[in-house]
Amino acid sequence: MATDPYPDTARHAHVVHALGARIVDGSLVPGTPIPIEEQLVNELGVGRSAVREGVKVLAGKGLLETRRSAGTRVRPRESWSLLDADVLSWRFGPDAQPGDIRVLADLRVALEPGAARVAAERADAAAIQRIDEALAALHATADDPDPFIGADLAFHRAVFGAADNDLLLYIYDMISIALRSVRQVHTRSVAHNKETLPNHERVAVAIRRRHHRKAEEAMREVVEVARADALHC
Amino acid sequence: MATDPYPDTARHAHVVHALGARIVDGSLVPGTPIPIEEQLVNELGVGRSAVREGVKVLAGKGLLETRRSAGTRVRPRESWSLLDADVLSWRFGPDAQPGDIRVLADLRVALEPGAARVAAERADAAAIQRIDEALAALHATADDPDPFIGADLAFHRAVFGAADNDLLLYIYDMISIALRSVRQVHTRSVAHNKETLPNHERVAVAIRRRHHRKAEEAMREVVEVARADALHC
DNA sequence: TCATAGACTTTCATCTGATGAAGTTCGGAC
DNA sequence: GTCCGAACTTCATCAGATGAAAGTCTATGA
Repeated sequence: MATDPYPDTARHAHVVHALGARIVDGSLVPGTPIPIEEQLVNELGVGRSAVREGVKVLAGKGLLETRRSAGTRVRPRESWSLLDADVLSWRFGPDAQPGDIRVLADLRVALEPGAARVAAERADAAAIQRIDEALAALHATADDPDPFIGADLAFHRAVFGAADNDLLLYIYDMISIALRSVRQVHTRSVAHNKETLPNHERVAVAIRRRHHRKAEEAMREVVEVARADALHC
Repeated sequence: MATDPYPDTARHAHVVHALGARIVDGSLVPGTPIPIEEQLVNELGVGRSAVREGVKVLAGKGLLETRRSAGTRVRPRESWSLLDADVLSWRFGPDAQPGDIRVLADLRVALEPGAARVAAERADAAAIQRIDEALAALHATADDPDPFIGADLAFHRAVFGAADNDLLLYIYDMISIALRSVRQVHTRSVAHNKETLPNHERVAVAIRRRHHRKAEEAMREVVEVARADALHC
C-alpha cells in the first residue's frame, strides 16, 4: 500500500492518508466497500483504534460512510468535502488530471474578479498597504521564475484578504494549495511574468481608488490570461 | 453540555457535535486547552474510544490539535475548515451573528456573477434545460414565500451546475447550507419575490444564449438586491 | 416451487485496561 | 540563578471483550 510518509508516530494519520489518497485518485470506487477493519489492521500495520480513528476522519470529510455490520464504503463524489485541504492535496497532486486543471482555471475566472470587486468595496488602509507591498514584491521578483510564483500567490491572497471575508479568504487558500501543487498553472516564462505585471498593477490601483468595476475588470484580465496559459500547456 | 441530539447511537458523532458547536460559537477559545480525555469521558457520558474518534474528526476539520502529553487545544480560526458542512452549520445556526450575514451576502456578490459567467461559457443543453425548469418553478411559487425559497436555491444551484465545475458547485452547496439556516437572507416578501423574477429570467436567458457578459450582469443584479435586503433587515 | 421465520454470521460500535512516549513541572545540586 | 533529571501528566496505541444491527442461510410449511 505505497510508501509510508508517517513512520512511527501518527498512525491514524497514516490511515487517513493511505485511504484518502486512494479514494480521491479513484483506486477505491464510490459505492464499493473497503476492506474490513481487521484486514486494514493487517495491511496498514496499525491497531484497530488507529484504523477506526482514521476512518472516522475520512467519514468527517464525506469520503467514507460506515454502517454497523454492513461494512464501510466509499461515498459518492457529491458527498466529498471538495474544499478540504487534504482532499485538495490528494486531488491536485504532482500528476493532476488535465480536466482538473481546467476546473481550477475556471474557478479562478469565476471567483477572482468578483473577489477583487468586493475587495475594492471593503478594503481598509492596512489592506491596501498589504496589497501594495505584495505588488512591490511581484515587481521585484519578475525576473526570477521561482520566487515570482510565491509573490504572485501572495498578491492574490492580499486582494482576497482586503475583502474582509473569511469565507472568501478560505476559498482562496484552498485554491492556492491546488495552485502550488500544479505549479505549471503558474509557471510561466519571465516574459509572461512581465506581461502580467501591468494587469496586476491595475488591480492594485483600482482597489486603492475603490473603483470596483475597474478592479474586477483588471483581475478578470489576469485570470483569463492565466487560464489561457494553463489550458494551452 | 447542552442537550443531546444523538441519543443512544453515534456516540462519537455526539462528541463531534458537542465540541464542534462550542468551538465555533466561541465558548471554547482558540489556544485554550480543552478538558482532558478522562474529563470528556465523564462530561459527555461516552467511552474513551468515542471521545478520541470525535476529537480526531474535529482535528481533521482543523478545529482541534492534539499534542501528546500536552493536551488538546483549540486551533486558531485561520486553521478551521470554514467551508466544511458541519462547521458552516454550527456557525450559521438559528442565531447567526449580523457580521456573518454580511460575510455571506458579500460572498454571493463576489461569487455568483462570475459563476453565471462561466455557466454561460460551459453550459450544455441539459444544463440549460435544468435552469429553465428551475426558472419555471420559480415563477410557479412566486406567490408562496416558503416554497419560493427552495425554488430560488434550486435555480441558483442549476446555474452553478451549468458551469460544469465541481469545486464551484461544492462552494454553492455550502453557501446554500448557510442560506437555508439564516433564511432571513432569503425570506423576502411576495412583492420582493416578484421583483426579482425578471432578473432571474435575464440570467437564464443570457446563459441560454451563451452571453456571458449579460449573464454576469443579471446575476450581479440578483445578488446585489439580495445583499441589500439582507443588510437592511 | 416458493415464501418466510428464525438461527447464524459478519462487521462495525463501544467500553475497558494496559503499556508506551513525549512533554511539563518541580526539586535539588552546583 | 541556572541547569539537570526524576516524577508526573496526558495523549497514542494496542488488545480483548461485549453488543448491536444487518445480511445470509436454512428448514419448514403451503
